[in-house]
Amino acid sequence: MNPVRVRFAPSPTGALHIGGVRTALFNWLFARHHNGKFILRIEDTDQTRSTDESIKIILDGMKWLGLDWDEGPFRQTERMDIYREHVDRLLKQGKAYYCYCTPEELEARRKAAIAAGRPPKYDRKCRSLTAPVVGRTPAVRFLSSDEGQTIVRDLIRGAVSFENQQLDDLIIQRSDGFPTYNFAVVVDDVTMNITHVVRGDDHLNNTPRQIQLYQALGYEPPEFAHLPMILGPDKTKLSKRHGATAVTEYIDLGYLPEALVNYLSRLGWSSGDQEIFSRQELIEKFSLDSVGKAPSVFNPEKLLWLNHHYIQQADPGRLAGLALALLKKDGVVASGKEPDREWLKKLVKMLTERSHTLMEMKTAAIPFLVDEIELDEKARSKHLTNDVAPILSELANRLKPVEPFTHTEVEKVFAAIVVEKGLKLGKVAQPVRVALTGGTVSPGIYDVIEVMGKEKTIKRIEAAITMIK
RNA sequence: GGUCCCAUCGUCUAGCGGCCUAGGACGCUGGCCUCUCACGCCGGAGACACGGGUUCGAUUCCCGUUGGGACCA
Repeated sequence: MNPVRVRFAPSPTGALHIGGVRTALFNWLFARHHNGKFILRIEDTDQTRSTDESIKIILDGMKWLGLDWDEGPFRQTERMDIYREHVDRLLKQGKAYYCYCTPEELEARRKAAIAAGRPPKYDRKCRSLTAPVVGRTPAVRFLSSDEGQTIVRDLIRGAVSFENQQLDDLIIQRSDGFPTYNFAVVVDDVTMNITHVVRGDDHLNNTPRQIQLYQALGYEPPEFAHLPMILGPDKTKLSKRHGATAVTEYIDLGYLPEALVNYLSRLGWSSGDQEIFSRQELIEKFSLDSVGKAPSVFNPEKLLWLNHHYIQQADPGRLAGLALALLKKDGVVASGKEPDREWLKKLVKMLTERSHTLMEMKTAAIPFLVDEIELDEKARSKHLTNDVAPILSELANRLKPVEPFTHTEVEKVFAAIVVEKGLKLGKVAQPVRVALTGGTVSPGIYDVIEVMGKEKTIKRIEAAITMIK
């Protein structure tokens, strides 16, 4: 058995999107599971749309997700000689021919064919040409067979057969000298010794023509596995119009890479009832056998749930670093004026439970970092009423001498006041919460007070009292 | 339009002929916990697209219908 070699071959024409990541992930898992090689290849033959910026985005995204590659990134534009060589070989062997038809001519004939009720495939006009057409640069077409069938043996789909009659003489090299997608893929996969082509379902229809190319070139085709598509809520192929689909967006929204990896791995694949997988478990358990055939709808809510889960699991030091970066980006924390790291970790730990994303965490952290807070108007009018002013004064006074200023000690003060005044705890806690955080939602009030510290706590309670009067 | 693929709760899925009065997860929802919001815990609603076969027995196998998707243009 040859060692497994798989590849991920994105086109650098924009963002690295969710569908691409899932394909990359499955290839990566397959390679790691089999102790094989994962190769990265940039399909940049479409010069008009490919950009270096996009390559960078793809590489950064892969790194962020921890999908490390063993070889590459290779770029198709650096492999032009290899494609030409293969084109020449087919030409010499009479398995390909020059085609001088212009796009306009082709289009006109296709329309005519449709109008006449014939299938709009290439009419093979240039097949019988014996001499070049002067003044035109030819494309090269593959001479395909009209007879029999081509069977794609797919590891996920089983045997899928196509009538060769349906396939027309596809262009393998455009008149500008660039290879076409189907041809470059075949040449690349063969010359890179790819053993398993694991890619999106959208390429299944391309596979029979590629198999014919392998055969014409005298190569053994690799194994194929076509993954079901990821769809949007409207059941069409997931795309930008369905919302956040680029990896960079998820980074910015405050998702953890392990959450995205876990979520995507469960889209079209499963292992019994298990939902949470560590990276190591994924590698151990991944198999193409348990990849489903049906396309799956992308569900942002489940991803959010997983992200919440992984935020709970994450090391507070790491979260503190990530949160700090977001805080700086927002200008809440100035460079050079970073809060104490241990204190920040304490703050982050406290916020972790109710944070589904790092963005949520960042927002919840703001009141603890700024000097002045703005009170939510509704919260203020509901909880900072005249009758609570004396309670707050009493509380502030009793808090002043508390030492150490901890959850436990603060709780004692609250308990005493509640008992003495015959109040419900909520009558004290809610106004304090508003005074300290500006809103009605926060972690437990004693934790909030401890993390906020004595000085800020007293100051904000007193400010609230002034506001009432 | 042609070719190909697909079909279990709203969504992701388990199920590979009897263990299924169909299991888990997200979401939704009732309750508990409670200083708010969450978390957590307990409970609930919720699916085998339809019609034929095959079989003692079909969610599971076959055929068709319907529906959806992808690709080619």
